[in-house]
Amino acid sequence: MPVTQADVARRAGVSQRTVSNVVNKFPHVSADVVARVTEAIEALGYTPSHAARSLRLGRSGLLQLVVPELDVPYFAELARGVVKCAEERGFGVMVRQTLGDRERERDALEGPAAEHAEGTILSAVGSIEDILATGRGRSPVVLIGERTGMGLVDHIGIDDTAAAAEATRHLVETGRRRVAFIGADPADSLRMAELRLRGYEQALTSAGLPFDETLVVRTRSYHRKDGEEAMAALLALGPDRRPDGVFCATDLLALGALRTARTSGVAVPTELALVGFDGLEEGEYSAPTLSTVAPDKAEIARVAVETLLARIAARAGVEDEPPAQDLLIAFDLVVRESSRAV
Amino acid sequence: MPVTQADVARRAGVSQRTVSNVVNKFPHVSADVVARVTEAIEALGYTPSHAARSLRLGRSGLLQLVVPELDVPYFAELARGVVKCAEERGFGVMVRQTLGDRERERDALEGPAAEHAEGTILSAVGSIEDILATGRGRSPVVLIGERTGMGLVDHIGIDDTAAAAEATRHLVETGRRRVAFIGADPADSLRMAELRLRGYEQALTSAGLPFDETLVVRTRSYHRKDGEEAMAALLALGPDRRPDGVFCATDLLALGALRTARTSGVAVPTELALVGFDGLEEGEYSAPTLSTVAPDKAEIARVAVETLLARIAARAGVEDEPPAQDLLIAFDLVVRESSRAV
DNA sequence: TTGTACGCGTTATCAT
DNA sequence: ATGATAACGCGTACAA
Repeated sequence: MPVTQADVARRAGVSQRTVSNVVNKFPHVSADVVARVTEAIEALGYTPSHAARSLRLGRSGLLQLVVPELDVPYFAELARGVVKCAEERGFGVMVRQTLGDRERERDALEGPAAEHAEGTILSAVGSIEDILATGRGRSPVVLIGERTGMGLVDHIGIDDTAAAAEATRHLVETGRRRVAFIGADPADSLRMAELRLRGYEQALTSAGLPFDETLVVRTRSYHRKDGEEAMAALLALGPDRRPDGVFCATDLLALGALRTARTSGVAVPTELALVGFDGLEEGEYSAPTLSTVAPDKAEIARVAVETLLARIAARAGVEDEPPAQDLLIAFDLVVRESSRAV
Repeated sequence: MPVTQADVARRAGVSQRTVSNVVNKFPHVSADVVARVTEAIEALGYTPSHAARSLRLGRSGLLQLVVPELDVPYFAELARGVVKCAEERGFGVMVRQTLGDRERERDALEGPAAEHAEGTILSAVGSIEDILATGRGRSPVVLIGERTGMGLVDHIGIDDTAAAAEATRHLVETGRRRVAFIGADPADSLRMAELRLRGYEQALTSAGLPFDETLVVRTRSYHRKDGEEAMAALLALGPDRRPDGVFCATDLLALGALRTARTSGVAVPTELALVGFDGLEEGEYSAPTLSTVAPDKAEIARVAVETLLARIAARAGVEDEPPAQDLLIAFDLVVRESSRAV
């Protein structure tokens, strides 16, 4: 059923080797042979077999992108950038979704897919030290996000702690004195926003403000609903113990918090200032618009793809591999209505 | 470098055939042989070669998902569902992004990737009659969204016209008399929201209201910014010619329109009612919350994957293929604050 | 129950 | 410049 190079060769009256040469644009082929072969390809509707080519070449032309949830805007933007950048370089992208499940993360790195793809870009939620440790000889992995590569694998991210500190400092500088944090996570579970929590604490301390545990709300996840509930918990502290500013570890959390503020009749930013993290477009359209720490997501994606491709190339060559890198990408504190000075 | 079945066989003291049997869980293998082979696999770190297997089997285990933009929430949700469902059935998903470019759509369907994947789920923006027409013998395609398959390929979607009519009727029933439409598109370009515009028009006519061309704003695309600009254009019509209700072809357009209303001091829903389309979670959190036509997106994704898999199976078998189907999925009109009766 | 041998469609080496 | 031929790693018909 499928038409092969041999079929094309027969019709064009040449050998299969010549067809391969034409397909791969080998330089030394006479013009009329090219024409005959091209005609035969058209006529027969020949398409190269990706499987055969990968088997022969040992390269699949595929990268793997592993994220928790594709429909979380931050990951969606990341995916956009990765797919775009990979396509420009002639690579396809297999997307996998872990739904926050460590087992799925493991499978993505150790299962057959990891071998099928030439490399993996992973936005991990769980701790992965063990996985990476066993990963010797596997196809290369580039980490994106908060989890660092610990010298084992390349990592692309921003300085989460510095960014969180800057956001918190901004809240303090606009006159807030009781600044809360939403987004840390229950003790022994995923330590998602650990670095951001640390930055928050540092900024507070630098400003001579107390670090108040009651103002740190741990959430199971980073969705709008979690922010909504966390904010409700903060408001339940009562008028005098309530925060007058909140730094949220993600924009989605902040948008949820914003909703609770609205439904509770708490005015933003006059009674309560809010800053998120991620730089989502949604925050430009919320009411009030949302202040946020905006990482250069397109750049993160671009650098991740390039780093992965570089490592693939290095591994293909005989040269010994360069050591794993931690690359920091720029971010911006974007001040909007939700944290204007009062 | 890569370890093959032959390597494993040598170490386990069996033939390659036996290794293959163990890997594929062939029923009739003695227990101790299984143990020896398994041990050898572990020790050597053997991983099956996906390339060799696809070549041999003629199946890659990959589906292709083609969408305009991964970070548009509607497509992100679709991608989530497709990837989830495909994974459950043992298929990987290659994601491609057309960025609205017809050339890229064509390439996704006719390029090598189309052959690599066993089938394609396509959310097309351009007209694709020509592409589908030439697609005889290619791997199967399932269409998602507004563009129908015209009997050539399977199509999964909702009844866009009925849904748009229901949304418009709802606006009329809450007392709006000048109902506008945002989202049609410039004449000869993509006819993105054609069906939804038709439903809008039908509902107006049924209600005995005039179809006023000045209340139809055509947008280049379906993003927040387009909605923002379109709404500004509507408000510029002046106090007496302005609409008192707007049906937007997507939620993103509606959220943009909402922003313009807010910055222009137009009260929603009292002065202006708004209904979107897509059922995005973002609309549950906007201020005011957004009424919307919500298709069952998870179901669309699920049915799309199943339909594609069924067609792949049918094509593999000798049976002649069943005719292409148009499958309609349920939708819901979700009324929220933006269109409450005044 | 297991071993032998062949072919899937390509690319690449060796000749010519 | 092009033709014959050998791998690439795996699944399976056939044989034992």
